[in-house]
This record gives sequence, C-alpha cells and structure tokens, in this order.
Amino acid sequence: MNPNDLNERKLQILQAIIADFISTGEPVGSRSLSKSHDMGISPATIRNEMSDLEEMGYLTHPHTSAGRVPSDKAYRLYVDELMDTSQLDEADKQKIRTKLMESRNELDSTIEHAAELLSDMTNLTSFVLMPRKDESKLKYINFLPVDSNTVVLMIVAEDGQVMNRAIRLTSPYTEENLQLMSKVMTHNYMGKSISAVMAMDIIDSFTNDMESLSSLAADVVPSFLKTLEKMLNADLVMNGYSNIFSLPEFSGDMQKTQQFLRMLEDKNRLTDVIVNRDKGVMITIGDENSEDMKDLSLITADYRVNGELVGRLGVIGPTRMKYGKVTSVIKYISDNISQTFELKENNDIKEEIENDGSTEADS
Amino acid sequence: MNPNDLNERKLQILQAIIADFISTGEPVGSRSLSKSHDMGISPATIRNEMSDLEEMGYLTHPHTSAGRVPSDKAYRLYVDELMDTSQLDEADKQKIRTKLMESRNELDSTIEHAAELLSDMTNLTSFVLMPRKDESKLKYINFLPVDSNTVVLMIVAEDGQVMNRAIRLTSPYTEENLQLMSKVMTHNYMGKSISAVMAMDIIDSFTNDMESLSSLAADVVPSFLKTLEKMLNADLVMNGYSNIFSLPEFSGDMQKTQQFLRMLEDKNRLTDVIVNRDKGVMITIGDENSEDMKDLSLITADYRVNGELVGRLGVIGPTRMKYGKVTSVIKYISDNISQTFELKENNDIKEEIENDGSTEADS
DNA sequence: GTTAGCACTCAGGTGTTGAGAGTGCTAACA
DNA sequence: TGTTAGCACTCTCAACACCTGAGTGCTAAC
Repeated sequence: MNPNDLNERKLQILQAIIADFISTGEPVGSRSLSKSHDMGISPATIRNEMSDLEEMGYLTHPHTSAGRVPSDKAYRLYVDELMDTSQLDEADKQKIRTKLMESRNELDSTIEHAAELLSDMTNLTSFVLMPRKDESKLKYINFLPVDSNTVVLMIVAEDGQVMNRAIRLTSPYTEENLQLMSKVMTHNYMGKSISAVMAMDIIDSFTNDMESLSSLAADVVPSFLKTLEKMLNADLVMNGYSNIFSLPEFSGDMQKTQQFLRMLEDKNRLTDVIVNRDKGVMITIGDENSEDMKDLSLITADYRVNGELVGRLGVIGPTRMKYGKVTSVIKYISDNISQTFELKENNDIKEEIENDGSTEADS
Repeated sequence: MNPNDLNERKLQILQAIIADFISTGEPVGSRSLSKSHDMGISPATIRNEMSDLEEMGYLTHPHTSAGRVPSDKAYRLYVDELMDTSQLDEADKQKIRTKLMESRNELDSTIEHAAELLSDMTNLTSFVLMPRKDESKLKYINFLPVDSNTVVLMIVAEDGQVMNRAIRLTSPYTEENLQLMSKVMTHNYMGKSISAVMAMDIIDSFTNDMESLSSLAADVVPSFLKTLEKMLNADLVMNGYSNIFSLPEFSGDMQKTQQFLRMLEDKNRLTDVIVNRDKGVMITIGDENSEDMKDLSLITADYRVNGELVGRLGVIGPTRMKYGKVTSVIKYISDNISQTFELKENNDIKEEIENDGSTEADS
C-alpha cells in the first residue's frame, strides 16, 4: 500500500516498467527491461524484484510466459509519486495559446477549440462541459410573435445566458396577451434562480390569478419548464472519439471498441459522471471508476470564468495513457481558458494591445 | 441497363437474391436459393440465370466458390422497381406518432426525437438537418449587458430563430452606447436576409459614420458576423452511430468501421453532402455516392414546417440495407413532422382536443 | 430449354509444429 | 546474504497442412 514499502530499486524498476508499457503497450519482460534501461542489474535480479512487486499488487501477468503489466495500483502510485507533469515544451504551449486566442472573445468557441486541442494533443477522446448555470438568476422572460400560431420563448439570465425555443400554440394569441405574459413572468421570476423557479407551482398561479392568460399559459408553461431544465443541463462537447482506433488495446478488440463507443453515446450518463467529480485536477484510474469504465482512466480539470468555477474538461482513454503529458496538457488548457476569461481588471496587459486607443465608451 | 432486358424469371431470381442477401448478409448460392424460395426450378437452371445476371452487371462474385452478391446496379433496380415501400405496420406507425406527439409544440425536440426514432427503427445511423435559414430575414439585434466587460449579442429573425453569443469587450461600454448600437444595427439590418447582411461592409459603416461606436463595433462586429454564419450553417443532429457494430459488414472489419466513424465525425463535410441532395425522397447507392461513401447508401427526405421546405432527415448505412422498410420509415416520419407543423388552419381537428375551451385569446 | 452429374475452386475451421519471449527455481558465486 | 547464470518449463503466436462445405461451370442427357 504505502510506497515506502518499496525500496529505491523497486521503485526504479516499477517506474521503468510503467514507462515502457505506456509507450509500447506490450507486457515488459525482465530481459528487455535490463537492456532498454541500463540499471547495472541482471535480468534475474529484475525477475526477483518483479516477483515481489507482483506479490505486492503492483504488477500483473497476462499469462505465465508473458512480461509484466502495471496494475491500476501501480498507475496510482505512478500518478501520485513518480510522473513528470511538466512535459509540455514551448511549441505545445504556443499551439495551445494560439488556438485559444483565436476566439478569445467568445466563450463558446473557445471551449470548442479547447476540446479539439485536447483530443489532438493527447490522441484520446476529449470532452468539455459547458459552463454550469444552476445558480444563475433569471433576468427577463420574453415572447416574440413569429406567425399566427407560433411564438418564440426567450429566457435571459443575469449571467448573460440566453435560451430560446419555438412554441406552437394550440389556440391563437393576441399581441397584448403575449406582452402581458412576458411582463407577468418576468415580474414573477426575475432575480430568482433557475432551480428555484422550477420548484414553484407555475401553472396554478396562472389558472387562479390570471384567467385571461390561462389558455396561453397552458401552452407555454410546459415549454418554459423544459427550457429551464435544458439551461440546467450542462452541455457536453466531445471530440476525437475515433482516436481510439489507433490504440492497440482497442484496434484488436471489436467488442471493447463497441463498448467504449456505446458508453460515449450515453451523454447523460457521462455528463453525470463528469459533473460529480472533485474540483481541481482529478485522475481516476481503472477500477477507481464505475463498473462500465473499469479499464479506462479519466482525467478532468476545471476552468473558471471571471474567477468563478464554471466548467470542466478532460479526457477519457485506456488506463495505459501518458499521464504526465496528458495532465500537463489539461492543466495548461484549463489555466489558459481561466486566464483568458479572467476579470478584466486583472489582465489589462495583453488585451489592450488590440485596442488602438480610440476608446470613447466608459462605464 | 434497361430492366426490360430482364425477363420475368430473371427478375424474380434477382429479387429473391437481393431479398436473401439483405436479410442474411451472406452471398447467396443457387442451391440455397432454390430451397428457400420455391420457384419450381432446379439449382442448375438458377445457376444459368445467375450467370446471365452477372454478365449483365447485376450480380458479383466475391470469389469463385462463393454465392452471388447484388451489385449497386441491382440495388438501384430493386429500389426503382421491385421494393415494397409500404412495410410499416400499424404498431410502427403508432410508435412514430406517439413519440413525435410527445413534443409536438417544440420543433427542436421533435427533430431530436425524429432522429432517435429513425436510428432505432432502422438500426442504422440517422441524421436530421435542423431547419435552414438562408433566406430568413433579421428582425432585430440586441445587446444585453452582463458584467463590466461582457455583453450578450442577440439576433432575432422573423421566422422566430434566435441566436445569441457572449462577447467579451476589450474596452468598457456604456449602457447608452449599447442601446445605440442595438438601435443602429436593428435599423440597418432589419428585414434583410442573413446572407445579404453578411455581404455588406459592416465595419466600414461604423468607422465612418458613427465614430463614438467604432471601438464597440470593433469588438462586436466580428462576433456578429460569426453568429450570422452560425445561423446559416444548418445544424446536424446524429443518432445511433454505434449501431453499425451489429452489422456483419462492419463487425468483422475494424478498418472499415474506423473509416465509417471518421467519416461521420467530419460533420461539415456530411452536412454539405446532405444539404446538396435532391428534394423529396432520395436514395443513393454505393458508387452513386462520392468516393468516401462508395460502399454506403444514403436515404434522405425533406420535412416541411408551415408548408415550407426547411429541413432534411435520413440514414446512412451499408449498401445492404432494408431499403423498403427504411424508406417507409423515413417517409412516414418526415410526413408526420410536416403534418405536425402544418399551418394551424389545416389541422384544427386533432389539435383542438387538447384545448379545453377556455380560450380567451384571439388574433 | 431444363436438369443431373461431376470436376474444380476457395474460404474458413482445425490441428500441429516450431520459434520466441518470458518465468521460476536452483545452485553457484562474491 | 544478495546476486547471478543456467536450465527446464510455459504459453502465445504465426505458419503450415489438411479437410470440409458451399458453390460454380461445364457437359451430356432428358
């Protein structure tokens, strides 16, 4: 359990095995290990140490005459103690900065770009959770006429989120009713959080107090609720799901591949898993995950907008992944997003370059 | 070429081969054919006919001692002349109607449901193109303040489409400037189509005429253009991409599967292909498609909203698919969407059921 | 024109075999 | 006492041969 169980040499051997296995995907044997990493020790000695490591649960054996493979426990140790998380060279950093800068005025595109970068640079499947809005407060509700029996519901929240949805009415409306409806709803829900509004008994308040609106309300309220729900549901953007085909652990095994893709297709489930992870950089390996991801690893990190923790991004792939590199990439990207969307006060250095001095506006 | 080249018996045999192959996926031989379809003819005779059919290009041979497989030309003949497009039983129809009814007030969810239905019932990968907006005209443009350096741009079109996007400004704004900007832009672009606005020289008009807005404009206009572009880009919803794993043509062949999934991952390309298809139900088989889809078939159909052709839906899968069934499903779904979103005047029969008479509103 | 018979072909499954990589154990060594 | 060489043993994997079943094409008879 305790890494202190392992003497220096065991640690060194374990690290070498993990490094070799991560880069090749093949079980590593004592002989080849003693060749590739010159550690002044014979294969036989390595075998003895390996045998110990296996007994301690750090290594496993696919079959008698195969080399050793790191266990989830070994990866855990590696991630906690051994790996190098500063594996990004300047070129990689530059690439990330450039791509994220391209769209630095718009959160949505930035986030899409982040997902692309993430899957490109790790060669894994990446995902980004769009900003969460649980506690965002409603600002106003508006109905726009479209045609004789269609209106658009528009919900605007204080944090700038706008959500809209076309609604077909079962009975005609009047302009006045529509405006009244907008006013009443805005009045009722302004400043309240989405979840608070959803908990209210909305239909009733209309049938009781505002009879002239009750027919319109009957059409509109269900859509209103659904739209609120949609605002709550964090939107998951994914990228690079076909990357797994280039990984040996999948390319031989159709069933595994299918399982993986089916798992990804269940976005709700995946969103759930991601939402419920710890803050900060979190790495879960193999059986630390739930059953259906028990031979996958998940690495996630948060990003902030205006200093507030709003979203999460990460990758999913086989337990054999380049933890060091991947973690560095994720960290760098999430930090970069957070910085880009820092409060204005804190980053007037770079931003002002674009601004050629003709500023007239002033709040 | 001409199906009239084929006498009654050849047609019958061809149809039988296609039917068998579609349902099993195995090359069909003369002997097994004479067993399964009793057509009072010996295997030897069938062999002779098959040989003729092969010479005419309707059948191929994976190798000497395998059975026959229909060619793309055979499928084309089958689709044009032989297949039965009324293969939906009442249960299927019911299922479609029910699911689409669930969300009949909201176009967006209806369309998502349509994609789900389509992939479920065909066991293929389905896609639905959201309503197209090339010619929709702008109604107004609005900017909502969010925080000291973020605003939300909101574009509303006459057809009820609303698009919004958060913009971070490089310099502060004033409420007045924001409102002025909304007014000016609304005034300039109201009633113009999206494509027309995109063709205009927007930045210039601000730097010349409205100096006080030029700094704000510099921040806002690029995002405005990007947003318009996004409104133009038809949004593609896909479903059931992992269905292909259950098909024998893929489940043996990793490379083919990978190719298929990579093709699906390039949404822009796929959208392009779908947008450029003919109106109505269109079936393209194998090499009738572009190179990268040359052993796939594509079936698409349009749906209308308020009588206007707005979107398209369909499936993609191996050339061996149940053309009759699939076509029936697609047709039924697209008709159903179109009906559900018919102009109110034409479908007051069903709709009124939900409406319990307390209608007060009246246009 | 249709059919039975027959020689021929080929993919795919099964069994065998040998090479290669690896382990574990033992005995000798420093 | 820890380290190492040597060796027997194990297991996978690729190659090879072989067989079977399904199918074809051709020919000759009906």
